[in-house]
Amino acid sequence: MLKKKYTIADIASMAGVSKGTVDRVIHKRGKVSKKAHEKITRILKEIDYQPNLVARNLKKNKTYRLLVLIPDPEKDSYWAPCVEGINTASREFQAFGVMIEVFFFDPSSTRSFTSRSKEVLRNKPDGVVFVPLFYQEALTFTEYCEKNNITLATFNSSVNSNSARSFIGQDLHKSGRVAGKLMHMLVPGKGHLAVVHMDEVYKNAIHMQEKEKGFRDYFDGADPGRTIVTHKIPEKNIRKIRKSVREFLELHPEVSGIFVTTSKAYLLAETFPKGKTGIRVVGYDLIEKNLECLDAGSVDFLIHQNPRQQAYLGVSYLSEYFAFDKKIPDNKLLPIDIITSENYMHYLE
Amino acid sequence: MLKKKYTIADIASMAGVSKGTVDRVIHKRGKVSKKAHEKITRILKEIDYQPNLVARNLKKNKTYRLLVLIPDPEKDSYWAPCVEGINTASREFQAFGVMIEVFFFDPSSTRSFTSRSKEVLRNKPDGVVFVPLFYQEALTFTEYCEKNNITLATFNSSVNSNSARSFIGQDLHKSGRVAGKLMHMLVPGKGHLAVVHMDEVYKNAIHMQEKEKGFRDYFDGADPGRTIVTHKIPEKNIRKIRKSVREFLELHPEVSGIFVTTSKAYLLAETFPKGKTGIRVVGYDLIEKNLECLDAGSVDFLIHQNPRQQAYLGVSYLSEYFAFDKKIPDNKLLPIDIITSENYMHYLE
DNA sequence: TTGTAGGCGTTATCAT
DNA sequence: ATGATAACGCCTACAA
Repeated sequence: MLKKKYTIADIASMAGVSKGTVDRVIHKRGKVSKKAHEKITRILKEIDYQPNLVARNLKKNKTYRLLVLIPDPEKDSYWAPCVEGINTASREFQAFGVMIEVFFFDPSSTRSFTSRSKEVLRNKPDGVVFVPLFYQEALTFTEYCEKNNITLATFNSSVNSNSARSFIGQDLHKSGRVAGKLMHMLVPGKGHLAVVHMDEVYKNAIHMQEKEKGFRDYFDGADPGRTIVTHKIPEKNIRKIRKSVREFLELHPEVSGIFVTTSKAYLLAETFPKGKTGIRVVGYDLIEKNLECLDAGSVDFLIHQNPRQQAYLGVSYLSEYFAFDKKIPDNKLLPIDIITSENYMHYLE
Repeated sequence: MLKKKYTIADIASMAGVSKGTVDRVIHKRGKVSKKAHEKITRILKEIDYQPNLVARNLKKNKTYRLLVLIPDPEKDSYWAPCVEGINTASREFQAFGVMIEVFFFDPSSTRSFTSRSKEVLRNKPDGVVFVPLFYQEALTFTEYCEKNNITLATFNSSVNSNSARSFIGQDLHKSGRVAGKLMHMLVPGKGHLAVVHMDEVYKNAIHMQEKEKGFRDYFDGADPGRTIVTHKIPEKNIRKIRKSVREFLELHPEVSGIFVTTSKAYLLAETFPKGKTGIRVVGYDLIEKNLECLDAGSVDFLIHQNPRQQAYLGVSYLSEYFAFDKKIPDNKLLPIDIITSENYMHYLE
């Protein structure tokens, strides 16, 4: 049934006191007699008082500055959807006095991160959402923000698992297990498998390791005898990458399934020697070139990390915190979406 | 950059008129001199005036009644997550004056739908979110609501594709294609495939047909020679279902993959004759028994229709419409989530 | 310790 | 046709 909406005035008259007193109790500002305090507390509980957030927000009438610090999508298109997510949240919350601005840093340069983060701080924001790509620099930044009362949320990578800060991302170990499961379905026989780390300099090696662990973990349980080899390709130069892939495949002709732990599955798929078909590939991230590989059949599955949603949620959490005093969740682990040629379009917003 | 937030008072002083006049222009209430009207309109455009929704909402100070009419989760647990989604939205919007109540109908009885829908109407709600399970009855209901200025949103099934009403759901044809793709990966050889409709009386046969079409459509393109047989099991009695499944499998011993177009894949999986392993199954919906089958390996993939999110969005859209005058999207097609034993936990909220 | 008096931005009413 | 004013619910400052 529709409960009546009680206002502070209602409560005040019920308790036989003034609005001010009720307000003091609600906000625990003290300076209230024990008797009044008890009576009011009881009434509040009884009617399950819910403050009118609209009125509260109107009164506050403050505009908040929320800055977002993420890698430049021009340098790595993986981040492009994040900008969309941020813009969506921005449109949604500007009506509630939250102003959002985005800063980009070069994901291959810690110096770029440091300088941009300083710029962010010079803006004296109320809150910051950022991607802690570089461990040490992120830590410094985080500490500074905490000292200066800047509310933080992170996404994509987590700085420090035992920190209480809000983090939005995925469980990488589980995502490796999902890749394992998919690979198992794709290569049900005895074909050898490979985990290939196509390492971009800036990405923390821990991510790839976690994914590999999950992948192996899955097979330890489901198919313990399976041969799984690991191969690292730390090159940036495309020619060298191709060479490395070719050599690896020649060395391991029995490999019939490859798990690429980064978003570069397309680089691997492009390199398959002509005629050498039938190798199954599972990779990450819905970037253009990977999608083409899905369509062409050279990549079978992609795992979607949902960067758009990660960014959207990060910004939304802080905005709701500012605008409506909502609690910010410590941790939000997004689902591990499985993508094929037939369903990717629905994930591109 | 931070644009200054202009208020009506600001505009009034800029135009050299009073707040009342500005308000009349903004709301096209007339009774404004041509000169004043022009001047104010120009200023509004110039500064791109955005009204403060919070203040507006506070002033309106109306509480809206939003009723939700869905199948009873007690009768079919598929609907249980919807209730969670509704409750989440309810908590979120009650602070903004939207009161939400849920009504259940028996999904196997059109009479139940009719009687509950009348009850809903007797409550004179401002808006209704409902699942139009029964075509004719839903149409009647819809028409009544439109005549009586009750705002509508539907989810899960769509009443009428060319209607402008808000609908949240999935593209069933595409979801059949996804099932096809998955099945193709699971049964890459020449094994025969089956589409099994485990028909619950109340579910519109059109749904299952759409899914089958999508499934066949996929194979027409990807593997045209494939044998695909269709089997209907309209029974409700478990014994009869089992019998039907057994007979079907005996009649078609070459079937090595089955696509179940309803949420009853578990019923089929449970029935496999002992020892007859290796049949791959793709089904729908994350209900408890299906998840057990995923764990046991008797079902390989499930397609998630995200009922929780569907209900959540339906309620949110109407709530935001009432509370903040937001436009309600006509159509929202949710992603077609692919689920295995390794990733289902993240989709259970 | 308590009560009262604004004011946030918008809107509706009433007087001019 | 226009302007002044009160009210929505909450919060803060200040007066008692």
